[in-house]
Amino acid sequence: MVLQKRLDYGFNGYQVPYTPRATRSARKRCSFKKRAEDNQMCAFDLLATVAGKLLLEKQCTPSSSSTPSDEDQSAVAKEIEQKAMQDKNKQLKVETCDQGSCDRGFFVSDLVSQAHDQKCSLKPPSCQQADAHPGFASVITTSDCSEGFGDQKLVHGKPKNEMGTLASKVEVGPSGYMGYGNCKVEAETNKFMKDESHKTAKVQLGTRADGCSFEDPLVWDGKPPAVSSDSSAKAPLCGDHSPHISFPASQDYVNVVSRDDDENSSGCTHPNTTKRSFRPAPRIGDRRIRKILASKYWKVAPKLKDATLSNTDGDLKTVYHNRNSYYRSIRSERNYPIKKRRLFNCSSVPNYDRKIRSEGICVSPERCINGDVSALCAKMHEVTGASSSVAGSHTSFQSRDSHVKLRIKSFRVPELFIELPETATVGSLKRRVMEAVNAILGGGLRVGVLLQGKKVKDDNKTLLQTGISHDNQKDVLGFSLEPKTSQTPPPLCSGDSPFMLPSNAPQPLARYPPAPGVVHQGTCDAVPELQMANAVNFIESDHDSAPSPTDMSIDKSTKDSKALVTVPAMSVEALAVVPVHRKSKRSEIVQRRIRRPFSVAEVEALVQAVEKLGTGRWRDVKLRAFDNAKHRTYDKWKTLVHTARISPQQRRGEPVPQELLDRVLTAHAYWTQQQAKQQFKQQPETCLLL
DNA sequence: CTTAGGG
DNA sequence: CCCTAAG
Repeated sequence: MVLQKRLDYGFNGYQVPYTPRATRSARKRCSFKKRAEDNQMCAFDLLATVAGKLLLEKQCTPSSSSTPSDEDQSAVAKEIEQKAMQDKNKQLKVETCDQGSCDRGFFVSDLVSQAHDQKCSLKPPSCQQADAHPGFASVITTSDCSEGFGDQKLVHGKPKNEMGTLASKVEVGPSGYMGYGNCKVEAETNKFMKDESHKTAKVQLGTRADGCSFEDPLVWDGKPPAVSSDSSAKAPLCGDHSPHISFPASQDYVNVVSRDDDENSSGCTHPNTTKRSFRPAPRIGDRRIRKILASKYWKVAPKLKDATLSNTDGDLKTVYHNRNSYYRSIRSERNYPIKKRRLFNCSSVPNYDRKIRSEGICVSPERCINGDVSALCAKMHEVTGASSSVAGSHTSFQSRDSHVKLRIKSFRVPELFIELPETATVGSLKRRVMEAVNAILGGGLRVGVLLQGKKVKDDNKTLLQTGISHDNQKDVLGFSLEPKTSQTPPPLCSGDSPFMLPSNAPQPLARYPPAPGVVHQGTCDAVPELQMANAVNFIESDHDSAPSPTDMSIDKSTKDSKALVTVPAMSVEALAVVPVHRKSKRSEIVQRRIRRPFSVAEVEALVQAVEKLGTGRWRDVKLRAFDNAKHRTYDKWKTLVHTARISPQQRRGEPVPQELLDRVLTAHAYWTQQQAKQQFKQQPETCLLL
């Protein structure tokens, strides 16, 4: 399995390898967008980068990197420098932080370099004003909040510089939003910081706190005081509100990221955390932030510019105002989405990830564009793969405006059948399970997207085109883990994944449901139940559609495969299908029929039945092959015959093993011949009779 | 209602 | 998968 370190963002709950895409707005605004893309930074990285840049730029960059070409910039740089001078300590800290905290120390340097580059590439300051960004915040904060800083200093007991650093960090991270918040909230914020820089982070971030220790206060979101208080109070609870995005300074970033990873790996999420995280996000996320997130951070550079520019003058005021307005707007926005968010939150996605994800993806729904959506799709796929190790999955789907929010709570581990002698040791059992799991995961998994039970096979379709962009999809969207390899152990079923049903196991072998716990750990409060329910529902819904596993098991081959460690069997296909909500049932009813693709196992059964019974007795064939499946018709046979006749390249959908197709042709030819013979016989008879 | 065939 | 026709 490959866990990606940066999960960055995810959709609701996944770790997704970041694929940089810029929102339209981003593109428009930023000329360097391309650059950003090239860099392909993850959201976190971007954020961090931005923050780093801001900091760096303020202090260092100006002189070193400033792109001389623009006078304005140089002027800005001067200002920045001045500021930097004022906050020498800040600079120091920043650097220190970077180094100390982390892995990403290099990151900083990268950022810097990037920043420089960006600067170079940056357009004249004027362009970015509107968007002005994080840099602004920092700037603003600095100037406006000088007092506040002082307080902070006192509080912390650390030198001003440090405080300043923090502040700056905060500001930066939030994309400036923080700065705003700081100004207002300074006192409160300071308190938090004083008491526990880390804790503060918690309070603000909430989410973070749970999963991880925040080493750096940086993360703090620039909440307005009121908010902060709320968050603190609510912190423990799941935050249903807006995501809190904290932009950490680079360090925080790192931490966060790692956490995500951890969480992901563990598969657990702390609801509380998540919620919190959400809240903050909005605040923090100014438009700018959102943009950043949405754009995936490319815009950072512009921000820097903006920041610089803003710094220059009275711009600060303007900026400040803008922020306020931003803030308000944000707030209002928040309210609107709360429901959705709640849903979102409810989902079991790992909190931490959520934050980030939410940030990355959702933060700026507005900004998200179709393009992003498609990106999301891609991400989703990727994500699934990443999280495949975990078992059952649940997805909550949300869409707002043009974005699609997805959260996969977890993937369910496919059932594993393991047989061990009673005398086997627990250790051997563990190893066995491990082997089985590794076999499944190691084989390579691919993610299947199910919409209303239908597999979405065209990867090139956009979410919008697929119909995933609507809220109503929420209940119908599912993900499945499937073996990449077309290896199809004969009978075990797939797509419909009858395996999921516990009741199905007719097999004598002892079953060791692989760490069932894995699946749900992360869920939020209610979530776990939901998941379970979902799973159940899913199964149920599937049940009618899916061939009864029992039948499947009847097959010799099936048994055999199961007899083994059965890993392969498991891998056969959809390890786990995702969830259909209860509503899905309704929707099913409402929506007519849902497509129920034949699994390889079903095909196998069908072929076997036809081989034995022939093509003229569909009823018997169906009963034999699909047992309870009312919906299964001989249509599949027609399709199979057709499929077998066409070239593999022309085939679509779930790949059917060539071996089966060969059998299909053989059986079809045979029975066709038989029918012909019968007719031939009959005719003569009739003739004779006549 | 079951088969078949076409769309 | 839907619709329809033939048995």
